[in-house]
Amino acid sequence: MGRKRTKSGKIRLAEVAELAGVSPITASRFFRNPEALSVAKRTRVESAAKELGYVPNLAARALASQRTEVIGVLIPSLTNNVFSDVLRGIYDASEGSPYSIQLSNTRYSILQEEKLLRLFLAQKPAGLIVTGIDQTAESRAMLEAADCPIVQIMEIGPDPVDMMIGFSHYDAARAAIAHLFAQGHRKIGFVGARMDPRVQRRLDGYVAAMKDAGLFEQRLVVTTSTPTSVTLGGALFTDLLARAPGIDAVFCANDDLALGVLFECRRRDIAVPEQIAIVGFNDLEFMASAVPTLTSVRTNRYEMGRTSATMLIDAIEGRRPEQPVLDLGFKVIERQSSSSRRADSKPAASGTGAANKMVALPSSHD
Amino acid sequence: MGRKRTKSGKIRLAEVAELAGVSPITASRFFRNPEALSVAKRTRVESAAKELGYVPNLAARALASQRTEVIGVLIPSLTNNVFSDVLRGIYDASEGSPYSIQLSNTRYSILQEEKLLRLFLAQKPAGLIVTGIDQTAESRAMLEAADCPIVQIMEIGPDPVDMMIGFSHYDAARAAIAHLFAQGHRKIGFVGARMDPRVQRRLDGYVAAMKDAGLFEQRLVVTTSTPTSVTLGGALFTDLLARAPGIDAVFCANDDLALGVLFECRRRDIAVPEQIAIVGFNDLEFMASAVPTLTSVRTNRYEMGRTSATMLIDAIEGRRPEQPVLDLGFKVIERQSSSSRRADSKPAASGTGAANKMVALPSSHD
DNA sequence: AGGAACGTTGACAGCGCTACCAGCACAGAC
DNA sequence: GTCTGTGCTGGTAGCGCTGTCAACGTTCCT
Repeated sequence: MGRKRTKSGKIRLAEVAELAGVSPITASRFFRNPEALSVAKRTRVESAAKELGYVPNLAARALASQRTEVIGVLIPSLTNNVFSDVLRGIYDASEGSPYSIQLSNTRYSILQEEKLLRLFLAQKPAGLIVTGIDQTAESRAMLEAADCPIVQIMEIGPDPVDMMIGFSHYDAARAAIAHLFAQGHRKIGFVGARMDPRVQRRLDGYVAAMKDAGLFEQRLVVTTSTPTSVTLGGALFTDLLARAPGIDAVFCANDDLALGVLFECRRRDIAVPEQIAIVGFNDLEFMASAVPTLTSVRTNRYEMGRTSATMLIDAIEGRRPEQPVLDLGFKVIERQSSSSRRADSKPAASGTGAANKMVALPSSHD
Repeated sequence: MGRKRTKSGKIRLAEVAELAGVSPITASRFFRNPEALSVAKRTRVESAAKELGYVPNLAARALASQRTEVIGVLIPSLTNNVFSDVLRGIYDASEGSPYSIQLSNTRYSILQEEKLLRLFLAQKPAGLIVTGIDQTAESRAMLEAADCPIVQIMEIGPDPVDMMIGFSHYDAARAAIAHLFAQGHRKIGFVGARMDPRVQRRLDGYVAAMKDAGLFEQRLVVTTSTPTSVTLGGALFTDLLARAPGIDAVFCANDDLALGVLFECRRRDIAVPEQIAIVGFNDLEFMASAVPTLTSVRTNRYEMGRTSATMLIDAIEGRRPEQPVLDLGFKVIERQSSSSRRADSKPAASGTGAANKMVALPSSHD
């Protein structure tokens, strides 16, 4: 045996075919579409492959077939907890499929995104997952010309390139503010960092809600383009207090900021929620554990990642979804930090697609 | 022009060569080793490539050259903040290099790791980054037989497969306990979750330090194999209080647990640090922002990722490091939660390799 | 002047796999 | 009995690139 192994000592398809007593092409078919073989040959090839420990050479396959089994994923950040949940969903969904994930970080730059897109597309990926709906015109054109399925994640918009899965950050922010209104709060500040397009839309939702109630004032809004952090939450809140001393609530564009605000309140002996209510965004795990527990807008990040990869793989394999745009909704999780009744964890408003699409976050975070 | 483009409309190397008036092999060399060409041909090929917008076909290259430009990365978790920092470092270091990162999640299972390793190795990666030093015998054998550079990250041990970069979790835990001793604490509890090998070694360090001082008691240790979380920190601390009511300090195996303990203290009106001191591990960003600020053991996660990828790429390209094992050290960051003097943020003990190797964490977390 | 040494270039032959098409056997329709 | 269709199988011919080695021209030495 092994008389004509490749130099690297690897077993090739030809060896498997020889052992199984079939032609190489038949063996090849076994790995791509076993049903096309007669049962007899199928079992022969199967056992031959197992006996030799055959592993297909993906480079050769890609070259010959003119396509790859790579799913490209473009996300703006690796640090942000939000994306690590999404990623976990994507990786989980890709497991057991032949597709492998190729991840790249756009660092919140749509120019960087365009560059990476060009790179990805040149390698003919099987599918693509991109973040958000704010691509450059050039990127947009490339995406539309790409001959592979594409999913846009994190938010939904009117004009999907192909498929889209997310929720309305605008509506979610409005729901958070509506919740605060319902609790009797009127002077509600906004604290935001990074100000990427999705945070911007949360701000837009906040502004609209406040304007509708005739309560909007520019000085209630404090933002920065700096990356978010807990410490930054405290600093922005300090700014906000200086600009608008009379506020009775703060809506934070994410949970890290909210935790920073909570700590800053503690430092200043401001009672939460009696003097100032706090609402965060994303509902990270620690929000339910803080003292007081912190209200937040729950978003289905893991589910978003998982579903996007599942939809993408289905589309790659020809099973197009009946609905290309999926709204995963959100849910305002009311906790002590914004409850005038000091009740713990009672659900309030839910987002559009939410009511029945709402799924539990996975209990095991590994 | 374009009279013999490939069906897919892609530009091939041959077209570039033709336009430049050189042979394909010369054009090929331009992309791999430009110095080998005369300046005249170099510029000719360069402008031809640019004019045609040529992008090399990686599958063909991989097939012909019998190697890939893929760096495999095996980490146990995508959720854990610790790994997202490491990953960011790895991705940052790989940027601008021809190597692309192929990430896989072992889910803290060494059997899963073995399976993934087999998969990776079959594709002949350019290099490999694996987490920790606790591989199965089979994995170990595969790693040793692999003909590519390998870096083990997160910790250091006596017997590297190839290169190794990390720090001693055992020493770091001992340093944390020494710090608590110095502050006058004696009855120090240990709270740990997940209990992966690195957490286990932190526990070992704690036990050794306590035994050396004649203070060890089994009931001071509360652990679980459950994945870590802030909420879990509170729950484990509650257990600890029930088992050992008289404790005056808690060493937490990570910062999430420490935050949970802090919140639980708040809930129970236990004064920190007056009644109970708290020390965490990793020094995540929020530790400096909590009230009171939380002492932690700083570890150089981003640096670890970045350096490991840099070392790996250097090794791939034939530049072997003079020292294959790199101890990145640690540093106990003393803050209010463990300071009898209630001082803020004064450095205490540093780990072995730390003193001069210590580098600042990147200020911009994006 | 001859030749060695060097730097540069190109021809050839695959890398391992799959697309394409042809061929064969057999079943059912007429 | 012929024809068409279906299911399975195999041969041929690349996919686009690079390893190897030989050949070329030039320079520098003896």
